[in-house]
Amino acid sequence: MLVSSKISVQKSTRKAQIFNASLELMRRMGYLSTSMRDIASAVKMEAASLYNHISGKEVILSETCFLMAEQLLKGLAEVNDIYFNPIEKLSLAVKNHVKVLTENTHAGWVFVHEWRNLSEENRIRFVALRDEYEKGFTTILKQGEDEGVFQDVNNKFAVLTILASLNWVVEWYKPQGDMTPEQIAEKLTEFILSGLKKENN
Amino acid sequence: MLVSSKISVQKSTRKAQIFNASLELMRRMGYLSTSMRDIASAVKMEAASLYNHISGKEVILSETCFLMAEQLLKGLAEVNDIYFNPIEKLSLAVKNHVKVLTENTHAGWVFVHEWRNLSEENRIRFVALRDEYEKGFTTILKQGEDEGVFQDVNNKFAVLTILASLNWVVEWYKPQGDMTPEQIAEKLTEFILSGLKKENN
DNA sequence: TTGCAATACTAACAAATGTTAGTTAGTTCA
DNA sequence: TGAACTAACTAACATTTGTTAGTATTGCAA
Repeated sequence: MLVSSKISVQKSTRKAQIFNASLELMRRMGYLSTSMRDIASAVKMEAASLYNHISGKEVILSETCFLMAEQLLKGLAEVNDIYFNPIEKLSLAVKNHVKVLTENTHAGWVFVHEWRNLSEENRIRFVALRDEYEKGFTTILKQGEDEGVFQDVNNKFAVLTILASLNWVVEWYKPQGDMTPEQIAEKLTEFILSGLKKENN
Repeated sequence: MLVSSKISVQKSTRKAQIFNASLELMRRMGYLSTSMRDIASAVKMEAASLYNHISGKEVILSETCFLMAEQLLKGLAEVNDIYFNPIEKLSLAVKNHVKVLTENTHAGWVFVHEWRNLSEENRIRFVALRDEYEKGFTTILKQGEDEGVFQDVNNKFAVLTILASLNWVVEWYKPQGDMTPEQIAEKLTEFILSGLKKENN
């Protein structure tokens, strides 16, 4: 296992209940449209009582975003440290990405969609992490190019396109669906590497 | 030209000014965080005066979303009607998609990101159009498979992944950037068809 | 010039929001 | 027992929000 999950393995503390309920609500209605009163009523308390457990609405968003970012970065770092073959690296990076996003589907969705609503300070920190993550992918592509395994593409363009397809997983992945995260990762890797044309192997 | 633009070729009526200012603000701050007072001050009037020109905040969002959807669908329909070769079809569908999204960058962004904030009634209508659009792409892929040009992939999966990469264009496209919409479309088509591996043609 | 339609304004509303203050009940533990 | 802590409550706050009502001004058509 590349990365350990903190969000999905929560003790059932009141704080954890609040987080879980919040993330579910935010996935359904969006961060801004989810009020503290909505959250409170989901965990059967008054809005004011939430402040005995969390310091404000934004920490739900920020803790989620930064935890996910941390997991993604950690996984990518491990991949970039350990394995040599660029194809293998890319494949493992994709697997890690899908794994992290699907481990807690609500958190994954909120992470992908709602980071824009972070306070300015947090947003700046977050974007820095995102840039770092993108750089990790760029490194893999560059290595692939240098070794003559990958086409000579516009790296920035390619990385963004790849990450776009990876992130879209949060849109339609269902734990009870007909594809496991591993299968999804495999299909995505295949798509990224070989595209649609049949002549390709 | 496959599709004519309505949003980008606006007469400078007061309503058009309001729409333009709104879309720019909404791209920067999001739909929900953009208040009528923000919009009003951007066009130098009072919030209440906006109602002489538009019936409410949501019409800005809904008109934008449905206009974009209409343009996308129209372009796709033309492609599916006229051309025969699936590869050519896909390539033209991609080109149309990128074209529509980049013609008015703010509208494109709002369309991709904010449709979730439509009223329930509009959201249902919108999702129906989106499903129809996805079906158009599925048809192309299926044809490619039947003719032995495309790999035998999970079509639903492939279409969603493809559209994800196409939509991500709104994230980073800049009219003054170093790639034209046509070049972007070309690169995307290449990526979708052939992937990253070098052995592919 | 008169009159009307278009467009702007001021004022205000009712609702919703995140959060704070102050209080109370229950539990833990010395 | 009693002190300290935890976690719930009620009440209220200051803002912000989209929108409406009513009124003034403007500019064009008759």
